[in-house]
Amino acid sequence: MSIDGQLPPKARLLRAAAELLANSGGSAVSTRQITQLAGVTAPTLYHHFGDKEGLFDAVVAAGFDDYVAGERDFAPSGQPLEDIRRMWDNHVQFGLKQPELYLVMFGNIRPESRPAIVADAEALMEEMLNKAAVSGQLNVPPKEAARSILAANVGVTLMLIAEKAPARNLELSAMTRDAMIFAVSAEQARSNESDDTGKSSVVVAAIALNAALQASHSDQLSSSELKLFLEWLHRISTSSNS
Amino acid sequence: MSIDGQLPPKARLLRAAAELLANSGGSAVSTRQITQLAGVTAPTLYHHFGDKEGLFDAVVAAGFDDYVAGERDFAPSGQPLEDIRRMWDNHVQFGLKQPELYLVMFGNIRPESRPAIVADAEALMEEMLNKAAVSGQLNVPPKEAARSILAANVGVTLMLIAEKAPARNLELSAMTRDAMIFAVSAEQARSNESDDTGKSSVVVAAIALNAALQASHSDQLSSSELKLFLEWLHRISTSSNS
DNA sequence: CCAGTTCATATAGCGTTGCTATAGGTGCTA
DNA sequence: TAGCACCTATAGCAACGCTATATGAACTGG
Repeated sequence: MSIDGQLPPKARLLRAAAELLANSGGSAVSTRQITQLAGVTAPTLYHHFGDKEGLFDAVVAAGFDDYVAGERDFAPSGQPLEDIRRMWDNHVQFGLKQPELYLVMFGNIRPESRPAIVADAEALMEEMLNKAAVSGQLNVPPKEAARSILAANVGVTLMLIAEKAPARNLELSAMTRDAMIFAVSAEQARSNESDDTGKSSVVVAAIALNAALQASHSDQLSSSELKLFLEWLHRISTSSNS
Repeated sequence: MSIDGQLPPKARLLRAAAELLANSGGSAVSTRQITQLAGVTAPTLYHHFGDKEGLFDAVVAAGFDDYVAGERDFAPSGQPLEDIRRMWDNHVQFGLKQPELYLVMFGNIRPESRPAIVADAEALMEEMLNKAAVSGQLNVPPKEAARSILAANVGVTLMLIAEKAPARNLELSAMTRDAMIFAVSAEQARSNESDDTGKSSVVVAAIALNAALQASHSDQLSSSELKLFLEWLHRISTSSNS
């Protein structure tokens, strides 16, 4: 059995690796399996991809395109926080639909080495959170919010993948998701406003202004002024609130 | 160099494996390295531990004792939710102090196979949450709460481990922790009365920030900084630019 | 139309991995 | 002292990631 379309060997290697990975059930996939299924010998693999990790990176890159497509393909609802919610669900669905690929993407953790894909996913979420920040719905700087939400999102997805399929309880995901979104949303700040000096609304406004200024370069301030202004904004918006 | 105490070979293997693992920096540790450092040959390892995974399980079991000790050793504060908070922090600290061991314990995820240690950690947290539930401080069944919190806890810890040590920001942990604990606590004073216009622009945000800053003086900026800051805010907020 | 160059694939094999079939030594009990 | 578990060592297998080297194919300049 081999993948003998008229595709070039490089594409056959990619396809073979993806297929074997998807059916590996979590156990390792050897280069010999891949090259045999692709109908190719070892040096071809290393010629095109450098090493095994390079090949898997390429598979992951293709998988990430699917991931991004899923994260973007729904129409923005006009309610950024609702979009974040769907982003979370889409992330979990992606992980459960292709667990092995997901594990290569997000489960292959090593100390002090951050996979590029995590940064990409984080940027994607930060981008979405920026919209929420601009409309004053965020309690926390988008960057920190994105990191925090993504960390919880990955944690939940990994936990679900580790469970046996019939026992996977998506309530775990929904509950954690809502907890995280509520925590970064400005709703919470409002509910706490009674016993507060009102500083939290300062923070929310500062975060919104910060996001908006960076999105559309204002010509009201010179570049040097803007730089200093943004630095102060950052100090305000990262100050503790609550 | 070898571990040549008068310890029996089994203990020497355990010690050698733990030491090599701790210094591996995330890369794989071979049985040959371990047996050589222990001053023993291969069959000895397999006689005592069955296979490599068995040896690592034994190392993990020892590490888990440390983990449990850390999770239990603080006196119960009488405020169960506060204890959960410290449990979370202790979990993160454990992960950051021994990243490689932590990765073997919690980062070695495979589809449909739940490591026993995760169940143990979950039981530990559920036990603590039970106390909160008894005193009516819980919004959610302890079991679900434990799963959810642990998932987020692991997610955050993995994310922090993946970062370069100097860049690790524990705010990420604190924020996620509080979000999760608040979400399962009964103290939620929900106010779903947010009817935001969602139309905030730079100008609107600047006006809001301006007003808020004057109402309650922020201590993030010096008075001279604040004066200039407010002047710039005025320039922005009086512009007709969106 | 051919020589030269570059790209792509194959043959064969190196060093390392986890693991084991087999045998030998050691100490206890009968 | 004989027998018997228990423990450890010698030697080596199959599979792994990877590569030095060689061969073929396709394009390019003269």
